[in-house]
Amino acid sequence: MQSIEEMSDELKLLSDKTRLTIMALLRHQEMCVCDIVEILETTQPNISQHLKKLRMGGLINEERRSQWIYYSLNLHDKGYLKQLIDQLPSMEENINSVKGCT
Amino acid sequence: MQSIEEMSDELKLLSDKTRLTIMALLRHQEMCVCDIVEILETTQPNISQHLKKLRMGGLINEERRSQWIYYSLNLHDKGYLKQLIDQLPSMEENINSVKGCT
DNA sequence: CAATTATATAAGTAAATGATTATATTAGTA
DNA sequence: TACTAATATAATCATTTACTTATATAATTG
Repeated sequence: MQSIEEMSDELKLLSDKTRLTIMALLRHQEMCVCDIVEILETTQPNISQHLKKLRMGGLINEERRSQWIYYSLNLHDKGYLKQLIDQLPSMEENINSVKGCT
Repeated sequence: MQSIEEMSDELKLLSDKTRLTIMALLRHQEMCVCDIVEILETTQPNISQHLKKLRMGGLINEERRSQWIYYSLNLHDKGYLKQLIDQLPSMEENINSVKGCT
């Protein structure tokens, strides 16, 4: 059982629209930074900083593959967060309307 | 299905430790402002303002009974939020260690 | 090795947020 | 009607937050 403080810290990570959208995107597939930047139509440093927070909070994993860094969800052992993320709306349309960054 | 923006707004309400604790308290029973003030050991205006946000966000109900105003959870038709609140730690000990405000 | 691409980090700024203190409102009571 | 108790609202302040612009790092390619 987690403490209220731990839970509110995790919820704070999800309470930002950009970060919550990133989580919704990663629900479909892993993505590199430039993918997310393109889909969310914002700047690269903005996304990088949000990804850092999500990673520090243990909500996502990062994995470098040559010049790209791929991010993916990390919600094992996170019961209530997984339930929550599972109920985010589909981002399929947003993902498909974009060509990919390379 | 709710939009990501609606969901992040609701999560923002829960991402503050004080407000999340209030929700955890109300999970056990309805309470008036002075109860919550006493349990959380903070000031009355602080709690009043947090309660206002939760009420504006539709997460709690208020009901006046003579000079007291009682607050209670309002999570019907809020699937994922209900699941979340249900998993908050018990506040029984905190509630019992306090005498009541009148 | 120079140029390019992908990403991270740092610094600055404006806006949002939570808490406090002071004051107003509302209901009960002497 | 005056006084008190419960609550709300307003004003202020310090902190945090998200975003931007500029710069640094790392890998790839010519």
